[in-house]
Amino acid sequence: MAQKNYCISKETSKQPHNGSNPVNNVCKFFTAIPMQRSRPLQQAEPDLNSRILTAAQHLFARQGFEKTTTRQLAEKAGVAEGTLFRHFDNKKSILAAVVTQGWSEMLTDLLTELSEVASYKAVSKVMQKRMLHLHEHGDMMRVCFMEAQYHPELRERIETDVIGKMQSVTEAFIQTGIDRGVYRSLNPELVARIFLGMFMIAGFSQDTLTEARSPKEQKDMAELLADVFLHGILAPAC
Amino acid sequence: MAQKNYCISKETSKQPHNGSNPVNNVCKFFTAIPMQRSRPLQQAEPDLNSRILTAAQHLFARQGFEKTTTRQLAEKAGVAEGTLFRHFDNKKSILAAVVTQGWSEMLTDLLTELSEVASYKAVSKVMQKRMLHLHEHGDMMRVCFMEAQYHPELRERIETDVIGKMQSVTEAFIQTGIDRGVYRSLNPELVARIFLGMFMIAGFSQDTLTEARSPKEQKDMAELLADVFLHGILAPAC
Amino acid sequence: MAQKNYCISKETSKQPHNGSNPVNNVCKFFTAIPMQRSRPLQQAEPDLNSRILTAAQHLFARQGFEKTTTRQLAEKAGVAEGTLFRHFDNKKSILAAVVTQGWSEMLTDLLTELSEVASYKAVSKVMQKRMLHLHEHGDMMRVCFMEAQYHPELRERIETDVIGKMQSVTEAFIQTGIDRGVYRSLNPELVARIFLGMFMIAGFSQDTLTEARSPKEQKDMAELLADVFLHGILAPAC
Amino acid sequence: MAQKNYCISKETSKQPHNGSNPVNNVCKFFTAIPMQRSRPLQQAEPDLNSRILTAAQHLFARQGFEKTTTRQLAEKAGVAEGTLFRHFDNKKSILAAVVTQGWSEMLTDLLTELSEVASYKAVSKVMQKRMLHLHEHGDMMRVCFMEAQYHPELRERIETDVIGKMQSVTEAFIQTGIDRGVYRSLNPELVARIFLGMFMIAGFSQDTLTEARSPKEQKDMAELLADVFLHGILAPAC
DNA sequence: AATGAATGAGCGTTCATTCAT
DNA sequence: AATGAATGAACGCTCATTCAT
Repeated sequence: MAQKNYCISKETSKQPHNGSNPVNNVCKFFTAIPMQRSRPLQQAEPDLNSRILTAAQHLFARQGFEKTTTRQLAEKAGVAEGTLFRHFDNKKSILAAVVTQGWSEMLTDLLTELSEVASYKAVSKVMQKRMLHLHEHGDMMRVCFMEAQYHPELRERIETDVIGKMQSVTEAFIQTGIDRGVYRSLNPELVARIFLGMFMIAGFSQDTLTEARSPKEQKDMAELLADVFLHGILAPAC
Repeated sequence: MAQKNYCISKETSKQPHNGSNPVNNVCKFFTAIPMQRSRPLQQAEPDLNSRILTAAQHLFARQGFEKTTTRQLAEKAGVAEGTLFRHFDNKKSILAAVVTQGWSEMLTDLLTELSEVASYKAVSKVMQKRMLHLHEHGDMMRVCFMEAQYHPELRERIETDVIGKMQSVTEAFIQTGIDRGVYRSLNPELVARIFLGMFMIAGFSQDTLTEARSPKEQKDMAELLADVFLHGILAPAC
Repeated sequence: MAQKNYCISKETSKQPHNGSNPVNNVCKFFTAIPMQRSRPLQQAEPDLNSRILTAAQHLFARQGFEKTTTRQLAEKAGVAEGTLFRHFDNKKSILAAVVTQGWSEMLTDLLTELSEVASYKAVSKVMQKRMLHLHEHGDMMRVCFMEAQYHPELRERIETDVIGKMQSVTEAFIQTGIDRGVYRSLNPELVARIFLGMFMIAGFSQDTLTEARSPKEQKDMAELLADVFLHGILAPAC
Repeated sequence: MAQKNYCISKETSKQPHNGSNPVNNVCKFFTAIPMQRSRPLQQAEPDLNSRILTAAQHLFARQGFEKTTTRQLAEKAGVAEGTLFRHFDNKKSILAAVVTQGWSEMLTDLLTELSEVASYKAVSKVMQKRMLHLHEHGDMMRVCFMEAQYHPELRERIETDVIGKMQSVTEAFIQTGIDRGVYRSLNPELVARIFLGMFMIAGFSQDTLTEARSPKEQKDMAELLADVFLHGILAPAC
């Protein structure tokens, strides 16, 4: 799937001119995934639709999918219970919609920044910045991580459409960093996985297994995480 | 809670003699957490008790707490449904018991290895080894991570009794590494958090958001993770 | 309601000249039964109205009243769901309309034939012919028989307006047959009921409790039914 | 209300001695049809089981299957709603159980009497007697006729297990009557159908499309029906 | 006049929990 | 101590009906 022989090669110019940044090749990477009802009323009331999804994201993130009743969902969204089922075929496809929608923005942001990064050493800056924005998508991410466990179709979709995309883009980026001699000669697939995993740590550290952290602490954590990662993969200077 | 001013100091001897290893001070750190029913019949049938918990761990990990019915639980444990409620006050306290039990071994193992580590540079070996053993506790950990989200009392307990313990032990370890000049002068609290977070990456990479990895891949990942972490925190050699 | 003293009297002429056929007296027997909404828009769109009724007859006959949703009804009729309620007060009054409409033709046909019957021995021909036309009204009849069970107002209306009419006309016819000595001296009320009941047998035999019969079989059944009935009531020839 | 015994005709001989009565060959004709849940608790509480079925028979007959809610069912049966689903897989299988159970007795009675009938001319006595007992099974029959319309699996079962049985036994009986020259030479299959259909007339006349008849009227109707049928099929005496 | 999105009461069904055995 | 039948609150979902457009 990904190139496997990764090895030494010096980075000559610190400035990866856009044309050579491998991330660009992978952009325009995913398309809308329709998962709502097939009846023609799909986009009829975008307002209600997104009110429902927002409510769902919030509740699912806090109580889990199973514990959230359609009654609660309707109330939080400010609609009648029956209305939910006019917009989505069933409760589960609300989950699916929550999960599918929202990644797009996150994904685009990350890839954009990666493609515009000034120097391979600046990868830590990207990481840092993205981490600090993580909580904007906190609910959605929590829903994804949690519920993907129990809903294989969902997991598959996330893996294919989101993780897979991120993984391959990051991998290409890392590979180039290695080729240029900036990064140590490590397995880029796994490094990419670690890169992405770092966001998990950040995410969980922020608000999952811990009381909500202060912004300062979040910033420190993000910085350190990015720094440790960068030092961890950087080729020895001397 | 933890010492804050961490700074430069050279490690003189590569051999941390046991007496000075800070981890030892924290050992014998946690005690059994009773969360079962108060009625006197508590420990009546230890056999049944653990059969139930094993079944629960398995089912909760695969289907989630909410989706697991007491009927399934009873069937898998080979007891009558009513029997569950002789041994536990209610379904939730089965979850609580699953979550509290099992950490002890994991925790002890980690701390033992940390306390016996030959050199601060060998921290990656500990990490690696622990990661490869992670899947032995996979079910329990999955249950913890997942369900802690939705059950604040549970989360608090895990944080206090498990994460907190690990955190402070690891922190002390890191601090000493820093003091000895082996590690870069970083915030030990956060570094400890990253250390622990690395296990999360490993755990999730192994079997959560991804198809089950081959042992070889798991080993590679564990190695790389440990390596990147070590490089990430090691003081520059030159 | 119906004449009660039925007894022996010889039929002198085999030709009941129209004027003396008792059926004629009862003709012009029933009037439109209004059961739709009182709002002035009642007859506004006769086209839609009958499209709805046709759809309803079809669906009610196949799925029953309760199982047929207004959505299906609207779709089959090619109108919007809301439109149904402009034309009828509620779902039940669609049933009422289906049930009341359509009898008229059936009734008229039967009575016409009965009034024109050449000889009392020819009743069986009438019966036969009517039976073969039964399936034209199959849907409506099925709806009536089935739903009348559960809707007393409906049943009452059908009894009064339809069965009652048929019953009394037939009864008069039978009475005359008896008076003329063509038929055995039986209770004409009950004979009339049997006469009508024979249609039920035919109807049910055709398509209810049995796979759809071939035309040939239907014809045979109709013939036999008519024949057995005629033999059953005919005065002994010798 | 109506005059009773109008008409005469003597049976001269034709005594079918039991051994030659063809009905006997078909007896022991049907077996229990299990349609309740497969879980082992099947016969656990026969009391509740039949209380539920009795309640269901009553309610389904009066309101129809769809209109009867499980709430009502439970209340009438004097059990909790959940209990229904401990005894039956779902609402529909309660219907199935109602339909399957109860025919057996009816069927046995009819066939027993048919097999013991003293003379082929006495067939009308059997018919009469059975008709008068019809209302004992009124609810069950009504449920069957009504709901069979809308539930093909049910219909098929009734056709095969009940109607089919009755039909073939009756047919054999009729055939023999014809062979002996007692009955006119008619299609025995269709005659059998008429024979059975007569019960339908009786059933519907008794309480379906008509207000409940008085016992006297019922008796008259049964007598007449049987008489008309007998005369209808009897070979001419002279 | 016709529409169809919105409604919410009420459906069939599940399942954690109780308790008589 | 163990059982499992009974319970009933609460679930996800349907659908006849309303009403703003």
